[in-house]
Amino acid sequence: MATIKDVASKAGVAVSTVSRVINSSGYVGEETKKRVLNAMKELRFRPSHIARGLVSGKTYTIGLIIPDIANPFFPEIARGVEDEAIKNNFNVILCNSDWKIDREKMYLSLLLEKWCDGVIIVGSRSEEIDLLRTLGDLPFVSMDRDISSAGHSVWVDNVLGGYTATKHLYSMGYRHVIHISGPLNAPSAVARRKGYELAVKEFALQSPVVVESDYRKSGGFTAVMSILDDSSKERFDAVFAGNDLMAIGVLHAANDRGICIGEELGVIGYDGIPESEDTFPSLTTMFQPGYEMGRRACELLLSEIATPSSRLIKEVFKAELKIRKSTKRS
Amino acid sequence: MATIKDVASKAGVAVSTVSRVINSSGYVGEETKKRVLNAMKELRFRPSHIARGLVSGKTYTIGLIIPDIANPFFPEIARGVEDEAIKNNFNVILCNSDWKIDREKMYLSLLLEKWCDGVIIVGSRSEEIDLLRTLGDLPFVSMDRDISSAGHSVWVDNVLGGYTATKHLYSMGYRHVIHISGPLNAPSAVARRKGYELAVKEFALQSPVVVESDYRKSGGFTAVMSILDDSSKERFDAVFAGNDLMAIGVLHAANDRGICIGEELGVIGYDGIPESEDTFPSLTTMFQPGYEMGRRACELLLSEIATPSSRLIKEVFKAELKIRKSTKRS
DNA sequence: TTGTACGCGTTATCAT
DNA sequence: ATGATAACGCGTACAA
Repeated sequence: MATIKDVASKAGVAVSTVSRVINSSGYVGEETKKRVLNAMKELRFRPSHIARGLVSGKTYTIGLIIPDIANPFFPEIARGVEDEAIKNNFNVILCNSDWKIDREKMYLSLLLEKWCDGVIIVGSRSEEIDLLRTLGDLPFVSMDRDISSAGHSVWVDNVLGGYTATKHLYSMGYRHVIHISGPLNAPSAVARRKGYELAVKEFALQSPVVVESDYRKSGGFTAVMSILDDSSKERFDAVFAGNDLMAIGVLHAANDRGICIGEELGVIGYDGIPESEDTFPSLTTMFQPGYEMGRRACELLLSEIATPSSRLIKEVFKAELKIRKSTKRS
Repeated sequence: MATIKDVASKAGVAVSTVSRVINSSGYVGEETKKRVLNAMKELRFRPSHIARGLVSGKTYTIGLIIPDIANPFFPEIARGVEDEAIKNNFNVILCNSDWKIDREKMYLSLLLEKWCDGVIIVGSRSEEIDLLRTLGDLPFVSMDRDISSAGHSVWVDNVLGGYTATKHLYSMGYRHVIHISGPLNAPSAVARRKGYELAVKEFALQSPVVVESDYRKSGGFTAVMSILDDSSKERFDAVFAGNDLMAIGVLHAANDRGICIGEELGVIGYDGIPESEDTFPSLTTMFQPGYEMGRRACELLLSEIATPSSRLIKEVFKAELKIRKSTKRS
């Protein structure tokens, strides 16, 4: 790789002159400029961001720590983040934490050592205090988590979402709504459950029935199956699943048992992953605008990087009810 | 951020001693070592990968250029790449090219300037010669593309896959198989079509019928609809879609028209995205082991980075036929 | 066993 | 308008 020095000697000027040409800072004579530009072309010169970074302390790189890019809700977020980043000449380092606290920490260390300019953390389950300790004063934005005492945050109102989902089921005529929740160490799962409970108290005489699961298809499947098989459990005619993946598991279970979804059993999910349109029957869900959330989170992060501010922004999105066939009685 | 200098003065030693402790290279007295370690803790010292990189020329970062992380086949690959990378202390920079040649080029430039140690390029549509020109001697692995005169490559045998898919349809009793292909500037689409044509020639009297589309749900949908509406077109009783997304579009179209999939119309897709299990009816497809392919591509890249070799490895995976309900007559 | 000094590629400050 | 040089944080010969 050709360096600025090579360019300088080839053009017969000093490195500082070349630097001025590259950054178009300071005075450079027309003639000299041409010579330098030519030398750059011929040597296929590329300025080193590494050396630049060492001087400036900026790397134009941010970290994105998400639980699992292979989990269908996250690619949308990642895409939103990356689009906004590249628009501003930033790159994104992808980190999959698997919801593991120590993996999060490990990635944070690496990102810190690589002097990345900021981090977006999605769905962290770490203690906030621990996060802040290792982050130091690195700009960051947290997503999918309702609280944050430092750094901006972007989330959807999951209590409202859970409430809306449950309310929708009652409004469609279902009377015994159970909830299959995500793992209750996930803030989002806790919030959605809370929304569910609120709605149950408001609209029904039943008491809340919550089964904790794992946000996965298989989890939704077995959760429903076990309730179906346990005759001691109450009857139910609708389920609010904590996310779409589990809802799809529920769909499978019901199909296997010959239960007619919609008619006999109402099912609503959460997330609005693309797949929810293509299930049988199509899945009613609470759509989260993942792309836009990711984009916005990145926007906030970049503005924080550009000009640190003391004001904390908490951006709250609303999940949007998408009514489809899994909650319709024909 | 504390530097190696700060640690040195705090511990009352020279920077080189600290450096030796960090890298456990060279001799360091037990007592000194302890003092240095303590100083590091107290100062929360983190070695700068940037400075290291400038010296060593290595950044422990690779680039992953894929068309679109939000497209359901790619997250699996990305996850495989990232898992293998982090296992070796490498980070992955995520780049979405949208199949655009100039975006690929732009990302390559950035990655080059950031001195990343290597690149994995998935589904590139650039001219090979152009790629090689801008890549220079940067180690790289190309995926999902059948040829490569420099750098390793990982792909699935799409001709075989297309052949197998088509053959399966005939073996299930369908007689008029049409093909909805991906965009024919995509090498994968061309190869799959070729496999289709081979099978048609071998197993049927009909001539091949190919409709070019765009690898998207809506593309599959409209492609089928237009054929259905065009009475001049031949009749068909099965379709091999170039990927699962388009196959899902076909499913929707057939459902809309009241065509019984499986019975009246056989449908097979390609990719084996998670969603293909949950459609109605479940989608027969050619499964590509995305995770494993990504993992392997990264493995190849890292070994190339560690010890450059002249030997070019071409790793060919096979797509696996997953028989489900969309190709079954009951 | 430990310290000194140079170099990595670049920017920025100061002279010229 | 241009050139010389220190500095960024670290690794590494080489000297002590």
